[in-house]
Amino acid sequence: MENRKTQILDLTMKLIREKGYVAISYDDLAKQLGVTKASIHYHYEKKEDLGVAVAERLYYNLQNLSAFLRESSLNAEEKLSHYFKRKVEVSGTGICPISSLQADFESIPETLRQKVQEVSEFELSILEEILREASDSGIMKHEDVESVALAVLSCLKGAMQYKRALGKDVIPQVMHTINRLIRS
Amino acid sequence: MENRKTQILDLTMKLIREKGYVAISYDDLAKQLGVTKASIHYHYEKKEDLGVAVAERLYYNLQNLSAFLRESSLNAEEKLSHYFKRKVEVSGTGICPISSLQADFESIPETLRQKVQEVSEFELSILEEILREASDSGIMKHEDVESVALAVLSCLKGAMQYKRALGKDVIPQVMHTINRLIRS
DNA sequence: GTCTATATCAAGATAGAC
DNA sequence: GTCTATCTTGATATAGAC
Repeated sequence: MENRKTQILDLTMKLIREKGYVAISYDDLAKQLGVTKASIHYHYEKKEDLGVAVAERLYYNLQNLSAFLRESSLNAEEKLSHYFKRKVEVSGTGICPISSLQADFESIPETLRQKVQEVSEFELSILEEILREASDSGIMKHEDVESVALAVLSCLKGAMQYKRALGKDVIPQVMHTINRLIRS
Repeated sequence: MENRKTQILDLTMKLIREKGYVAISYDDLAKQLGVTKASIHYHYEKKEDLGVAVAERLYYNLQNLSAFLRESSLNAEEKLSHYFKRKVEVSGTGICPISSLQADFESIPETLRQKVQEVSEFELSILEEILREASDSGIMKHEDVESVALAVLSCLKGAMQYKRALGKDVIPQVMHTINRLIRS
């Protein structure tokens, strides 16, 4: 069943956002899906394979986002708000899946580390492209697009971790500050 | 030996910054310290106790920072740069210990979660106090001290995660952007 | 493709000798 | 306060039946 494989990946994505790669076990997955561990090993022989599949799915999702933005007729302002909306939605009740993997960076297999780096860079580059457009159209005053992209994404991801630890939805406040930053 | 207990805590602090709470094992600690697991269990019966001790140490360090700043004759500008310098130094080659625990939030024991929340709030409150002073002395234009503190710390912590995942020291860039944010 | 069963290993934890 | 030894549990992983 190709669907089961997708189901496993979906659940893993969710658990990455909630608990992190290291804390996930095949037993977790099996119980929550109502199958056996062996069945999951059939689809993803090693945990590392599952981790890599997660990273590849994240990359794929970013490709879709990138293509959507490029083909859209949205202006820079609208692209920015679409981008941020997506980032917040994707994390759901947990944290950003990419920063979850970043936080576990020293504890994940080397192949996965590579993928996490690539995904991190790609996500940044998409924001940089929007910011460049925003800069051209005068929405953004500052010229150092790379630094602003880095600061903005760091900020948003950090805020998601705070949201959970403080038990308080700090995202609106922080998004407001981010918007000020971009426009200053 | 009271010293051994401190040694264990020191090493755990380091490993929290590098690998995270979940990924740390008593075997890790024992091997790196050249003692047995049983010996570590003597000082910290359960892993949870060790985690709580880490959080309490973090809280204690923040109390020292807070007291130092309050008793110092530094101006707001100097306090800010002292505060940031400390945050960056403390993380060493890893990430911020507080955000490491935040990232593992769903996987840590309830008692530790409580402590992590308290430490997170305390760290924020120290920055808020400095920002209030900066606001009073006209260094900082914006009035929403709470939101700026949240955004700034989120940003700095997020950046440390990026630093490791990108294999690139993005801290100077991000600090520059943070400074712009505060002064805008 | 999923199951039962099992191997293997590491983890957290405890008992009791020194 | 540290050790050896052991327990228990949970984790990753594999073999082979259905």
